[in-house]
Amino acid sequence: MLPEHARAHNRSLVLQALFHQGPSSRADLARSTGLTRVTVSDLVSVLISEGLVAELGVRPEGRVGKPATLVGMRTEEFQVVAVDLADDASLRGAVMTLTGAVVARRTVSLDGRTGDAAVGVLEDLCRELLAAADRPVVGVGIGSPGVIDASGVVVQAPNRGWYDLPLADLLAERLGVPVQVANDANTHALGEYTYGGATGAGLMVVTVGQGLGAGIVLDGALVRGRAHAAGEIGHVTVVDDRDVRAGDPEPRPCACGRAGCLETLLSLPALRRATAGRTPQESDAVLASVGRKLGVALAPVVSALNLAEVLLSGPPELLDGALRVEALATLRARTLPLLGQDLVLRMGSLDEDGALSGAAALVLSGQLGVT
Amino acid sequence: MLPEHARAHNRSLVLQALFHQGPSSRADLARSTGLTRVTVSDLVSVLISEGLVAELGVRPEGRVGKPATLVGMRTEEFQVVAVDLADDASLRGAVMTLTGAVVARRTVSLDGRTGDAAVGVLEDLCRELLAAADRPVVGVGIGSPGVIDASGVVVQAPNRGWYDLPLADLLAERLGVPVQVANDANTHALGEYTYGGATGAGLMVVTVGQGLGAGIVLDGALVRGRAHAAGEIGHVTVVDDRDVRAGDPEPRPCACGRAGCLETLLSLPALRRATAGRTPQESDAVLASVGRKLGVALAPVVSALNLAEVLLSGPPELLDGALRVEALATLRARTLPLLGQDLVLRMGSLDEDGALSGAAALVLSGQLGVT
DNA sequence: TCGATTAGTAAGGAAGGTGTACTAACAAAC
DNA sequence: GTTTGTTAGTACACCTTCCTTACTAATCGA
Repeated sequence: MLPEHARAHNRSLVLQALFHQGPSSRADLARSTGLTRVTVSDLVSVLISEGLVAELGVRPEGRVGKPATLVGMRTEEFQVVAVDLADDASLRGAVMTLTGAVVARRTVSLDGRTGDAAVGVLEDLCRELLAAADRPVVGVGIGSPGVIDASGVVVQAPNRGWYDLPLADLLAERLGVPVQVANDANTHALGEYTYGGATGAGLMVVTVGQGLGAGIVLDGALVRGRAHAAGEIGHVTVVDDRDVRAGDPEPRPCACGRAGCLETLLSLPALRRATAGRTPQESDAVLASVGRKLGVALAPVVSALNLAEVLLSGPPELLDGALRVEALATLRARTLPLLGQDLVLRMGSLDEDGALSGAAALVLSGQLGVT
Repeated sequence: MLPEHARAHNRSLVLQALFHQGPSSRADLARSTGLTRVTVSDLVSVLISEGLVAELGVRPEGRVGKPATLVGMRTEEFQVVAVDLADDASLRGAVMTLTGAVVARRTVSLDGRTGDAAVGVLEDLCRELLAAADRPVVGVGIGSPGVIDASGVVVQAPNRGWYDLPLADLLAERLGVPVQVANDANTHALGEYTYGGATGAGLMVVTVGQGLGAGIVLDGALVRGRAHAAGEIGHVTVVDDRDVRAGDPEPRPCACGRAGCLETLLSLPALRRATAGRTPQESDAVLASVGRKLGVALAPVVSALNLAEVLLSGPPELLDGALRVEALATLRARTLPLLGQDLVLRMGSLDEDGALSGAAALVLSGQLGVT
């Protein structure tokens, strides 16, 4: 650990405080970071010279003493490019401000391209978005399905035909801009933490889309796992022979080659198939049974990690009803009351752009140290 | 972050390298820590002046260049006091060297005392052990059941009658020695990581004793959880009405007030009761069924965290047979092959003194930054 | 014997943060 | 109106920490 690392850390501390608390005086920042006013002044002057921070004038409230000069992060004067690769058919991208507001959108079709051709499509989309930005771009953030390591190498993403592809380095070189890549469900969790106001003390975000994924944030940091595959809960078995004997329908075969995986019940295709043509009552019963399976599967995770919040991300009409209620009831019933009673199970705060916000959060985290 | 924090970090880096790699030259340390030889020399000279490190003479092997002077951590010249409070009837303590070798033991009976009286018994035991040490004592480490926060406050330990008790600070003041306190299952995990050679990239240690506990180490650090209750997997429900319909015996009532908790099947009393008077074949069948329940409960945790190792701690005659085999088979069958195939499920490397080693590891971690 | 290589140290410098002391600006009390 | 107390921000000297560079020491191999 070098002095410059400490410096970078303190710089992030200041930026983080400004990002989450909004405009503050240097003295406020000194109090909330634990640094001295002198050090904060120095850091702020550097940040101002870089354009990341600006003085906003004197604080209006009349308190005793010299009135404070507010400084704020210029979140609207910089932009990030965010790309969501979750969909198999098309790439969705956006230019966003640092607060996550969408400035411009682009969507391109993959037309079945994979491997290098898919990288080419992605690169073109990024170029188009970089050109669409009307402010300096801090970096490019990409949320992709698959297993991705901490340095942005796609270890495997079968649907894109990518294996051991150093996507972040490759795009950074071609685009001339910093690029961050991470698993889409993981970035989603980071997004809920950074933009959605979720706790960093024990957060799990369950993303229901074409498949089922999850991301976990503990102590403010993403959990990556031994093989960078943390969060892959879609293929936990939740229906087996014993469940059938107890009255469950036969387990459905799964794309992974097994049967009875959670993803065969809890994914958009599965939920739509299960509720299609049903009355609301019938649908609720089906959704409740899925919620129960989710609760059973999550109970050990909530217990082992003593999670504070579990968020669901996906269409509210499917998730935010009987499914969520039953999942929470099941979780409460199957965990130690101390653990379950204060647990929050709610819908994510980010809308359908959650994946993009997550990718943007990835850039904030990687380039500015702000989470 | 102050320069002195960076300094402390680098100091721990050097100690950690010496602890795990054994005697090394200053140049070796520079290479493995990433610091320069100059800085390492400086840090080593401080450590030598404190007596923690000593020069051991010239490295025997003849390589080109000036022969290296080996320096090593004086692990036998310092001791720690470790106490295990897992047992309801008595307190077990030991004086250990920094490598975890037991120098002296003491056990005292609680005789049913709780609350302040139990603290008194613990304090007396610590004094006795401190007196029994024949080398400078680095600190006192205590593994206790219950919920304990990061600063050593026992939030609740019902069996001892402790609630919001700042045990670490209290004993540190009375004994005049640094004191570290943590949950017994968590310290156990730390012990397996520090002394048992387990990975720090995703480790869970399941401790089977009077009850059932677990500790999780991710990225080299203990997971604490929102309410400091991480690892409390004993009261996850694993037998419910549906399981009964599928052929399971009726769920047993649990001390927590519910029924069908994992702890009602997987704990020493439960396992002894279930195997008492059975033939080996019958016992194995029972143990296998418990192993299956454990595997079902752990599958979501292994998947969500992408764990590398799960260790079992407890009597091998009960755990290291059908139970372990069936648990591993169940885990493999119920998780994504990518996650399950490389998963290791084995017995912990530490023997019956595992809890004490864990408490010692707590001191090493807290006082010297070595894990 | 001489060059190459490695270990370790000394000296100077750069970076980063603090402590102290100062000015500026305001509110409340007298 | 003046004084007193409080808060904000900055200037400057100092301390800590690490690095770079340059040096000595010790060994091997040609």
